[in-house]
Amino acid sequence: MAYWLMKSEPDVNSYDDVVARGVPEEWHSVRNYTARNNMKAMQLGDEAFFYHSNVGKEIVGIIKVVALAHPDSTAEPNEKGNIVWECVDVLPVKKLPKPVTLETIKKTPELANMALVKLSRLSVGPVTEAEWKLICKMGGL
DNA sequence: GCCAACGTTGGC
DNA sequence: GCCAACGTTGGC
Repeated sequence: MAYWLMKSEPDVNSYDDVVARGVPEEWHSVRNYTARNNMKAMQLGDEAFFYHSNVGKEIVGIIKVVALAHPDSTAEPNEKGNIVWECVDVLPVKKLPKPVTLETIKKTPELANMALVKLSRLSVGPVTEAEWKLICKMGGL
């Protein structure tokens, strides 16, 4: 069981949008190899924080992996006819009663080294168990 | 295989 | 809107 953090721009796809649809959805359109590799490493039942980038800049909820990495339906095949971009499918688990902002994370010594902070451009990154538990607690769970 | 130029992400 | 950080591309 591993923990992750996945970013989405709320203008495009917010946590509430995902909850409202209520069905598993592809985490598509990731076009970065590191982020893709992280998704390929995900196992069924792994959980991830849902982070709102640009607008909000906070962790707002938890989602879980319900389908292993598979070809991204929005990706075009390359010149060899291969689709190199993959994604997992996710479902919402629960909303954080109190969103945890990036500002708070940066101010919390135990969280200041998170991939979210250190690799700010990475849209799908790992979260350690200690980080996970602390953020859940800070989020009111 | 190196590296400069360019593009993109995302915080500020 | 700017810029830092990083990824990608392409010339050599």
